[in-house]
Amino acid sequence: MSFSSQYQVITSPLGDGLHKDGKRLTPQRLKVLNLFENIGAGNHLSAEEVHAKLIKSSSKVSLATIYRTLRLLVQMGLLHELEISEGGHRYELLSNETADHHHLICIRCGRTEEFESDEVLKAGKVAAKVNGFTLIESSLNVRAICPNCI
Amino acid sequence: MSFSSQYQVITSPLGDGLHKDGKRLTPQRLKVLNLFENIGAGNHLSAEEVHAKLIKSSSKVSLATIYRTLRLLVQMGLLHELEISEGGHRYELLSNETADHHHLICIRCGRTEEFESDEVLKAGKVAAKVNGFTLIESSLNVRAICPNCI
DNA sequence: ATTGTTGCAAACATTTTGCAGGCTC
DNA sequence: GAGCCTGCAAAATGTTTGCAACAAT
Repeated sequence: MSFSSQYQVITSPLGDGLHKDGKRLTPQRLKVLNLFENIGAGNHLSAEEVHAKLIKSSSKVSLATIYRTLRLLVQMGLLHELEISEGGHRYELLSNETADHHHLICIRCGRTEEFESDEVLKAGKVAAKVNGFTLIESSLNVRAICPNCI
Repeated sequence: MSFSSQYQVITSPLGDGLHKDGKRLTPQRLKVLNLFENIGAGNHLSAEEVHAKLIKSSSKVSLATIYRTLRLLVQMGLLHELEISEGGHRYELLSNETADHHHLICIRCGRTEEFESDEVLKAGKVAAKVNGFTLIESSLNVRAICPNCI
């Protein structure tokens, strides 16, 4: 019986962040975060995929809890949500004017500001060319917190 | 009775694009596209909002048709969909490494390539600062057509 | 002991689809 | 006239919520 296994450290970035807010560190929350840490940064999963992977590793976490946990982890700044708008998709006219117009989005209240940037347009062109893609349009989404929500 | 009103031009970018594919120019498709042209480039609407606006202007178009039309117009390259993934949101770990990683997305097959860019990161920082936002992360989505789908 | 969290199932929201009738070419 | 398109309603998919039991602090 090893000493270190009995007296392991019980603090963690997740635990600290939660406790600060009166929230609790649960096995489910740890499992979800661990999953993302194991697949590595840069890989993205949907709620359904998180659920499936946890089931496969014989960790039963309900889908509802996964939705709640993902939202929490995003609010804590540990995960990043790859979407712009809250409810459903949004569409806009594609024109020369919009070909380089970008969004600054508040992750708390959803407030959105738009801006332009030639550098970004150029970066998109280069990326498309390098990969053999035919460029249509590029849009930068900057995730931030607006003055009102700090 | 004026001459020009009787003999007006019946071609349009929409009509031409459709006919090339054996598809048809219908009042519904025109109404949806006109709506986006009227609100101007840069404004974005959800399917539901398109529906509501058309109803309000006493043009009855069913919601199902709007969904079908939006998909069509995106495939034709006339509209732009402000989302990355098809079904639902996706999440990924937020780390220093991912703070500047971008997506090159094929609008036909969904294939996604990732890349990095310092210029983009810089542009995001500037935009956040100018608007008084606190930057969290920026991600560029480049919409394009991959070699396999041309 | 207190209070936040989970799981379940039902509710809700969004998007897709089968089919009969209607319209464009 | 042939075949694409629409509207309707139902189904499929994705997400949220109320509530009782449970668990972290």
